[in-house]
Amino acid sequence: MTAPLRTRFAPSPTGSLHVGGVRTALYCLLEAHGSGGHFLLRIEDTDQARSTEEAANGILRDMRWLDLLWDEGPGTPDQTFGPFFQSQRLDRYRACVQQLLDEGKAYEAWESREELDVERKHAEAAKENFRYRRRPYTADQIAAWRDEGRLPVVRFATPRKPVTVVDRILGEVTVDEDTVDDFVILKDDGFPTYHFAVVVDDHDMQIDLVLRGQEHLMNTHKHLLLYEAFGWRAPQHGHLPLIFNPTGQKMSKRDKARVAREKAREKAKSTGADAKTWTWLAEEAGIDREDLVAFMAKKHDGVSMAEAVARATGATLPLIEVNDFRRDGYLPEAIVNYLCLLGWSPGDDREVLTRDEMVAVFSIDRVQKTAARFDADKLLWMNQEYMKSLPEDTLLEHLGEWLDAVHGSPLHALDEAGRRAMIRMYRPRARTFEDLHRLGGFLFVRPTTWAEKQVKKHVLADGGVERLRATRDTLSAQEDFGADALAAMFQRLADDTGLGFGKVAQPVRVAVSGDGVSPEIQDTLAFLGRTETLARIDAFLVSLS
RNA sequence: GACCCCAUCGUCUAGAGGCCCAGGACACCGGGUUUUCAUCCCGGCGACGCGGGUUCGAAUCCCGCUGGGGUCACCA
Repeated sequence: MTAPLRTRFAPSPTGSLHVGGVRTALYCLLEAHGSGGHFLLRIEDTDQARSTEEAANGILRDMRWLDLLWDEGPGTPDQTFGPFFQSQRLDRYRACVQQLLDEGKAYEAWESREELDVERKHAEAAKENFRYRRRPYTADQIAAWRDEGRLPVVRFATPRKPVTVVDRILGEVTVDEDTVDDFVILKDDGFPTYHFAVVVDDHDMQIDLVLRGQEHLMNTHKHLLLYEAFGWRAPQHGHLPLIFNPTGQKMSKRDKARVAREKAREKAKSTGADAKTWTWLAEEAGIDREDLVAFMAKKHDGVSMAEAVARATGATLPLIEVNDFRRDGYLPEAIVNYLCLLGWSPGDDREVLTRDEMVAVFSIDRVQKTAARFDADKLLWMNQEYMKSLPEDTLLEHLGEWLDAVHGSPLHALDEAGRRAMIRMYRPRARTFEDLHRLGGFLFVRPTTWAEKQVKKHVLADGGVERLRATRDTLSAQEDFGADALAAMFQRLADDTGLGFGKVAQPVRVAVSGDGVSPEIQDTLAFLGRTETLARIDAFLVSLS
């Protein structure tokens, strides 16, 4: 066994937690706990414009829902290395910036964002790479900028030399001396950039291993140079393979926008509706037309816009954020298990793993280098596995969480006994909680029509009507309407008539369900109760005459 | 475009030179059990991107090609 490792998950609260983040957090937790170390959670809210408290709270809530609990971070008893919000650590960053400034390892730069944008455009037009390097300013220039109220940023005086990242997953990745430019470490609002804060915090919080997505690979060279400038020992790094969407790009919230737009175009084409002003869609979706036009022109990828468009067009948006999964009736255990296997495997044929097993067997050394596509079908299967195997109490709890996240389910009206009955009936046939009301909806609405094919096959053929009448009478005389008693009753009828169980049960099933599909007949009738059961059978018999 | 990463069934993966004319899982197809549906059981389809090396022997090592992806912000 190795020494206890301290790892950390450091999301930025600019949006909600998504699958990539969940897997990163999981691997961090597993790696730390597997070594007997701590898993920390730090909120990287250095982007004042985009960070929100709600997003931060949402991330904490999602992490807890997934049972990805941190040993140190917001709300933990151990606050030794806190605070864990970067916005509360500004003094420390500024002191560190000052140190680099004093040592000549950083300097003030005065170009505005706009000026730099123009330079980048020019560089691009000239097919050149844009790398910011230190520029000479005259005292007059600086004075002029000061007078116009301009604020400088602080840039790192990047040493010109090749840098090698020794990655636990990818091996050595070297970049030449021209690759890393003089990046900004302190913004003009006095906040550090990500690159700076992450290095200071990982050092201060004594992080041993930094795991993050492969999209960060090129950032790590910057960070290594900073560690060196401070004379700090750098943590180990591991860059996790990306999670791809079904079309093979990095999965992101933009995928929702993409799918929504495609569906809108498709609908416009098939109905011959206008695909320029989008007036019809704006009306149908109840959204601002100009904003919609901007969205359709890919001017922005707003998630709420994508969702509105999806509602109006009937598009099915991909599952990306934790909340999507919760809303669609997935179990946190299944999500975690599925994600655990996306980019890693235990090396044997196991697929369903408990958390303890994951902690025991997980190792960064077995993490894949290759990006993995997110396979919603396999997740569905995994979820079904947990539907079947989780303790009833756990499912009851998750069912409650799901009901808190959705509207308009008939299950809301159910008391605990009713919910437990639903779980028992549907856990072998439901893949998600949504299936509970999709498959079990008939339990809450008395049928008014009956599927012709089923009626013909099971009722009108060979004396089914008579059998149903007889069963109805037996049912009405049945004292005990519990599932066990009902099962015995049906068995008796089947034995007495010499017919199979199905011959007796199926006409009843058609009568009470309308389409001939239900959980086991005794459970179904027990759930409906005597009164409702008889009323449904009677209504059906009336419909036949 | 520059820099960087990657490459086994449709998808997730096992495979660290001979155990592999490649194993498992999801999906798909077929069959069986059953009280409908689902579960469950059995079977089938299906991959080492291409070209060079190295080696007695390569999915495994090396090189090239091709393909895919990521990054190029005062966002993280």
